Amino acid sequence: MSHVLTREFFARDAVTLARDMLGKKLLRRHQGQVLGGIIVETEAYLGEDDTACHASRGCTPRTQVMYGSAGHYYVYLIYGMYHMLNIVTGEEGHPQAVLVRALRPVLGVEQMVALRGGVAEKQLCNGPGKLCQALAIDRSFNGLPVDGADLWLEDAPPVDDAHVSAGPRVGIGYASNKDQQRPWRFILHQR
DNA sequence: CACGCGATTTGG
DNA sequence: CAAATCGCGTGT
Repeated sequence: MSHVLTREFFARDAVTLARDMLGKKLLRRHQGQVLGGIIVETEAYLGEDDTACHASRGCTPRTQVMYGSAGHYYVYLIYGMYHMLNIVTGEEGHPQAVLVRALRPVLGVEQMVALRGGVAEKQLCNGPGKLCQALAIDRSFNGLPVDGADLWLEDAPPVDDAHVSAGPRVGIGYASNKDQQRPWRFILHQR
């Protein structure tokens, strides 16, 4: 029987957490149904010194949530049409977050397919914008705690290193060369 | 207050 | 390879 991950779980370094979140379940209650799946891809964004992190420009209305306490969602809109789901990590005042980039669909697949406009299951949650669409996640979740009633995470056994790979983060061409190369993207292969 | 662009996805 | 589409950060 898996239990709900509490806010304290996220009060750690974002890189460690991005690795440890692989294999955990992200679940969403939507219109009386539970949707969600297993987290298979994440990225860590680590504070004001990380030029890829939104907080590298300081505390602004958008990044304010990241400066708060761990275990809260940071959700923002990008390209005018896609939402990105992050979880604030680390100590209060140290802006960090883990971006959830992909899920293996497990629960409420039929409903998620409908929310995604009928795409194939393989394309259902294999991207940060896609999974938000599949789980009906928008900015209304920004700032809410991770142990909420409508969107939460559940624990699962740690995944083995043999099934995990790390590499550079995607879509951050505006960051410094050094930060672009940091291996802070984590992928869980197979089961 | 105007301007430029992005932690993406999709279709051509 | 380029469009879609808008909130936010930056500079005037």
